[in-house]
Amino acid sequence: MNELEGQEYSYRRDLSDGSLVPLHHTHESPRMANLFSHGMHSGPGYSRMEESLREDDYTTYRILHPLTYDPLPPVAHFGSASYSEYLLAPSSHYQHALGQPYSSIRSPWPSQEAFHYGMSSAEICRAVNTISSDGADDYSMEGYSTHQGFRHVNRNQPHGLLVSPHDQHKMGEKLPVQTSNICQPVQVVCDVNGGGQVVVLNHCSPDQIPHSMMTDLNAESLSKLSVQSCSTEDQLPHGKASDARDSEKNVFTGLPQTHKTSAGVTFNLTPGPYASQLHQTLCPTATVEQEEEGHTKGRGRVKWEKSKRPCNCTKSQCLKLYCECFANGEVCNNCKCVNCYNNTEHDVERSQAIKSCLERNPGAFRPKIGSRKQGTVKGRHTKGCNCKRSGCLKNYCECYEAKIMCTSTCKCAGCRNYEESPSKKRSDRDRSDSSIYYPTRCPLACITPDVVEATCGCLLAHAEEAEKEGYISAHAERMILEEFGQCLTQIVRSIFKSTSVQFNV
DNA sequence: GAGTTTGAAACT
DNA sequence: CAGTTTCAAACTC
Repeated sequence: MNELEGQEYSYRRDLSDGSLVPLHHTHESPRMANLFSHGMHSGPGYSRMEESLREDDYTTYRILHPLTYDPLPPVAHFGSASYSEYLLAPSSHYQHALGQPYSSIRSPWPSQEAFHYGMSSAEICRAVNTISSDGADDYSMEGYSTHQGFRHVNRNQPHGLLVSPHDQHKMGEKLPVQTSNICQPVQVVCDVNGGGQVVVLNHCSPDQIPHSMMTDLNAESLSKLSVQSCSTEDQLPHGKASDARDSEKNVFTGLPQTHKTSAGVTFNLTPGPYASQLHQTLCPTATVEQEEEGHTKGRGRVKWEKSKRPCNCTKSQCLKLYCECFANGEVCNNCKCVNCYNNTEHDVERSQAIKSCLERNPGAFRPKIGSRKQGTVKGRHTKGCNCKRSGCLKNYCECYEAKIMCTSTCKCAGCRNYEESPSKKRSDRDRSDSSIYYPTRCPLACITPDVVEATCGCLLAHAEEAEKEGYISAHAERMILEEFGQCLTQIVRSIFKSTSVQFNV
């Protein structure tokens, strides 16, 4: 049971706008509780609300490559097609978008669940809605399937931005985007931190095609994107092509990119873990140095190619999660499996198997590696591993394989997959991406930027409350100090608990 | 390449 | 939910 359960809240973050919402003075803070619950005390017993808040605290998304502004479907648009429905429905509009049978769709992730999994619902709603409401930086709010016929181009926008039907209607213009040179092969690459998944939306293709970078960005599709990307330059207004090119270059060379809308919403354009891979594929002329950076060597490459690695299933008919192809939502292709049913010839059996898996575990096909805020950690295993003998330092361990540290979520024994482990440090040296900061089970590691932010938020909330109530400064100081003490208490308590957990392994 | 080890998934 | 079995990948030789 969560030790913080049932305690009163004194501070919370409004999910609708991200503002701090001070509540009455209480003993402990939910945000802190959420942080610690997730980071150090994760386990059963959390309410739905807590889970929601927790995701909000730890997930984010990034728009990596907005050459121009492109419709980014709001979360609401995915509500009509759950992941299960997508997997099971052979007439999914995603398949129509591809113009291919389901068997050729290798990544089933563009669903509500997938987006919710990797993205912060609050953040994406906040960002998309804010942008959408802004005329200058308007994203079209079209859905994937319902407004594919036309794109609306705002001639009043200097850069030919795509605008929402609503705003376009206000302007009294409606043009099919595919006409003449208005078509802009836009690529919006969203690194959804959950498992490094990436969406590539291309507006010059008949429909937007969501991709999963981990599983679906094959050379063919990316080469097409590359061609279209290059053609973009000629179509962009003067001066903008180079900007876009520079932006792309910076994104893929690892330079932090920030796009700030006129509404004040800032998108971080720092490349995600697979950005360099996308860059490589899009830009085959990348330098050797670039190729050797990031995840293109060693385990990163293994992971990158893993989705395309043929399976060798012999008994499962590739219809159970033992089969990586099946688990990735892919059909077997060029595999070495025996008696495979994970193909188009066995749609019935496959659909039944998918349904069966989803009945057992609705999240069976979700990425196992969750995400946290960008710039702090790469991610965390959503369920945690259960390793007993490998020390979590071999690829048997899903955390190690995903190149993330084990966390308190894990139930592993004798874990050495954490920051201080000498063995881990040695193995880290063998890895190519040592620049990534991983979560750790170090007790002091709980004092993350999130915790600091939450602490400051709590103090600020109390300061605002004191000001609102017109307390004298001495009283206000006392309130703030008491709150600070409560925060410290929670931190220390969490440290002790974390230490205990680790030493008891 | 065969055999062993490992841990997730499936089953009871 | 816990224990056991099945399974395929990772690993070793």
